[in-house]
Amino acid sequence: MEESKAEASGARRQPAGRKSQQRVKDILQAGREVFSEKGYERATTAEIAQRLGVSEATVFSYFRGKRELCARVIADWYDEIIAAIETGLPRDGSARQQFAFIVRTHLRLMLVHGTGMCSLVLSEGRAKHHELSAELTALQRRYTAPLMRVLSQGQQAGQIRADFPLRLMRSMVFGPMEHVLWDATLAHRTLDIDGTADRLVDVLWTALQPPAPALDSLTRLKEDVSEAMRRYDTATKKDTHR
Amino acid sequence: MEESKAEASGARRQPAGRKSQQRVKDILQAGREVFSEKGYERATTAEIAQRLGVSEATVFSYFRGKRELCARVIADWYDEIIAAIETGLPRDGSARQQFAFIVRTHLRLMLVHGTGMCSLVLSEGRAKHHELSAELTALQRRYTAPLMRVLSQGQQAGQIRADFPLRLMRSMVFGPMEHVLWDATLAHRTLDIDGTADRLVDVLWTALQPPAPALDSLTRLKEDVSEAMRRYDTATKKDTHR
Amino acid sequence: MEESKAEASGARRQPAGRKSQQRVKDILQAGREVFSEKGYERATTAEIAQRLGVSEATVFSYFRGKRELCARVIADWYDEIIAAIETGLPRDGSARQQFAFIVRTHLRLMLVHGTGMCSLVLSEGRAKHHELSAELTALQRRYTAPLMRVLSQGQQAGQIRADFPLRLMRSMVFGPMEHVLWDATLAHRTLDIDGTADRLVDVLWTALQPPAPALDSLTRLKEDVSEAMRRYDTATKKDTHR
Amino acid sequence: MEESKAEASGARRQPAGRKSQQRVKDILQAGREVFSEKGYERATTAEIAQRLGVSEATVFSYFRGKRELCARVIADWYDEIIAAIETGLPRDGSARQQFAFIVRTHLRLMLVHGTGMCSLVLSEGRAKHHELSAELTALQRRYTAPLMRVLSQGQQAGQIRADFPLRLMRSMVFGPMEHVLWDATLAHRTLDIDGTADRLVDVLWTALQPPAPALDSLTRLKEDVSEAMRRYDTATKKDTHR
DNA sequence: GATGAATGAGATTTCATTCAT
DNA sequence: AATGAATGAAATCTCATTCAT
Repeated sequence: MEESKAEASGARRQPAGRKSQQRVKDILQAGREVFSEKGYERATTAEIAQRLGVSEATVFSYFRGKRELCARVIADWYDEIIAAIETGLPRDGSARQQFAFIVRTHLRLMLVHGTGMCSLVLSEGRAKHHELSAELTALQRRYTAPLMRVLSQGQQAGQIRADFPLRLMRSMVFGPMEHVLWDATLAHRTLDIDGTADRLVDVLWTALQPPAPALDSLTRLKEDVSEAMRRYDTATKKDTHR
Repeated sequence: MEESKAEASGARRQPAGRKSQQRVKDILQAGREVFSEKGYERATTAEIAQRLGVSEATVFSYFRGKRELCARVIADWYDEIIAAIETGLPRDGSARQQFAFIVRTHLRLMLVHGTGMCSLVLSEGRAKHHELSAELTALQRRYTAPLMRVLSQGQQAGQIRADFPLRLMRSMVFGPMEHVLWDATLAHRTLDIDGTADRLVDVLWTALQPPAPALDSLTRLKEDVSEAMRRYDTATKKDTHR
Repeated sequence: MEESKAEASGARRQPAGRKSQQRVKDILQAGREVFSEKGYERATTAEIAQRLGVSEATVFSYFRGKRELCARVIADWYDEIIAAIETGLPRDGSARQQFAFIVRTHLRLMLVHGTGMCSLVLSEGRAKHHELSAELTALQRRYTAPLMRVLSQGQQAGQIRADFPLRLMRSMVFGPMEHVLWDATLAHRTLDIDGTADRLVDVLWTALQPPAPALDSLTRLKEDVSEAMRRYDTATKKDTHR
Repeated sequence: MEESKAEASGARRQPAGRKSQQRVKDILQAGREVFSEKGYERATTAEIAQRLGVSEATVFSYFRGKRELCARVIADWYDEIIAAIETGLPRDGSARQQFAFIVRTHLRLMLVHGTGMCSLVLSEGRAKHHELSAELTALQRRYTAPLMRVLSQGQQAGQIRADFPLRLMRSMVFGPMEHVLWDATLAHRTLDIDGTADRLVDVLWTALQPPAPALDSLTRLKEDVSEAMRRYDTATKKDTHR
């Protein structure tokens, strides 16, 4: 995945060698730092070069320009998150487990890279950078795809309310996460990621569920099930005693 | 309110006359437009002046610089929203009504001014503007105060779950709103404000309510069982197909 | 004429004032010098500014960029030559006189401004500068129009051979002039403009004439005419003696 | 001939091997293409190397720098034309035949290599390249030598007018050729080389011949008289119209 | 002998800001 | 009070050229 992108990039000189690939990585790393700290406009190629201890010209011989470097930085960040989600997603787990995994992973990865990347994506995504916006849109689709899938399947299984646009649900999920990160960054406070993730999952899952059915039919169900269990236990004990 | 800020601001020359006050307003208006359209960095003093049909120098005789002008623009925007909320809040209404009012008003005002102002605040708020950040923090506190009050009172009245940090609840409310706006802007689609507000209020209010304990755990039980059944069915089917 | 162009130019700030117009002229003058000495590529905005004793930024506030400045320089040069030709052309003179005027004037003006402008026009005209080439083509048409007119009329009057493409004739006229200038410049020798012009006109006019009619019919003509003259003289003398 | 130049050039490393000589040729070929397409300044060493599929560094190990490479490219071009002229010149033919050969051959060779080389020579020849200008001047002398010889011999044989500086005659010959090429290039039209050459030879040869004195003055006389008549007619007509 | 990699030295261009009038 | 004019400082980007491998 990394390699294919490296070739796709419009570096002035094709970075074939091993050393070259390392340079590309280094520059991307420095770029990610600077862009996410300063935002696209305030970031300067000079600073990116300086952090690496190379000349600006070096940066420009690996990337066509600031714009393209930033595009690659963003794309890589997306790729990482997408890969992490797609790799780790417990496909055999319950819908709730999958949902929880997505939320937790997002929150973690976003925090690892700071809110900088997040805001970078949002800010730069908004402007009309012709070359960029096409790619970004595609990435954003892949990026939210796992959540959308889980939500959609949940709807079909009746676990998630169907009287609600998916698009709005997505905002209900990503919105709070981003806001929580902003909040933490602005207030210079460290975030209890897992605790926050758990709470968010808890409350969001509840919110997304279909309106509760009547209490008594549930109670009846519970009683039926627990009676079934008890009978099963009884039977089992007998077996055990044998 | 306007006056107090005028004094606080570092206008170079005394904004005594009536005409002067109008100039200040005009510049702030033009500034708001340009800053929210372009963002802080991409906005230029030249364009702000040009939209007003005055010279750049004029802008600089009313404001110490671009930075300060932007600060005032942001502050005014906050003031307006805060005023709108505080004025219109149905203090005698139910907690849910107050909550609904806050959400709806926010969504409306944010959309009226475009997401530009919103993103401007977020982006510029993040950077370390020594002079600015103090003011901004204060504004943000006043800005979210009404919501915080409603939530807090709701908790005391038992209408809102108490096992949840207020700060997180705030993110649960503001986060989706901002995300919805971003989404609409990015996708170039017009937003059904009131419909969206209603749905958000509906689902958020439900989510923030204290769980009816019995109901909650029952629901959870039912869900677990039915998911178990489904998995069993799936497994069985696979076997059947063999 | 100068004024209309000044308005048409894309200066960043509209140069309304008198001082501004002078600056525009100054910059154009400096630009003409530098561009014609160094050619487009080797000329730098820094040098243009430096010769005027202003900062580079000043140049850029009167012209959108190097490209545009150069376009204006070229356009002005063309305008001057065109104006000089059109103003001074002896429209009531013989075809040969008009031809001579055009050649002499061109040679003079080209030399006054050095071959730099000439080569600038040729070199830069060749490349595909979208914005420029349209204008340049139009200018070049106006520039060669007087000569073409004279040649065309000469053909109709039978003074200039008609079995020869006009386009090629134009090359026959302008080609040697440019070459002579190159030659002089390269050899660092001062040119005897008027002598050269006379000689060129002489030989070119001969070359462009229709192939000579038979010698004897001309001789017969001469004899007829001279006899007519003689008769006239005789008659006149009689009158004089009265 | 090739070898003598190879030694004269400042190749960094000894171009001893056969392979090396091929490299030099390849680079010169690529250089000629790029320089003539783009001109000296806009040509880049990167592109020259790229067209050959070698690294820039390779180019620099065969030539001291861009400047020197360009000098060699120009020198080679001159050499080719000079050789073609000197080889093919019909020394036993008439003066007119020799003249025609020179014109035709020049036109052909110039067109073969595009006007690029031609303009390259002119543009770059003008600037003050200390190292280059000496060589170039010598080349230019050899380049025009055949024509000069023919003209000079023609003068002595009475076939070409002697009342005319040779230098100017040279401009009369080369000037139109270059102009015709420019014209064709600028107008993106393909040139009928042989037709144009024939016409040029025709008209130029006539022009360069010594005036048949009687014929010449007679022609002039006739012309003057007929023009006088025409003017009279015109004047009369005006009167008539009143 | 060839080259991958790096870079110094510019060039163009932008823009907030100042100041005399 | 308003502004025309000027500019310092910086940012992006280009390219010929060098050198270790």
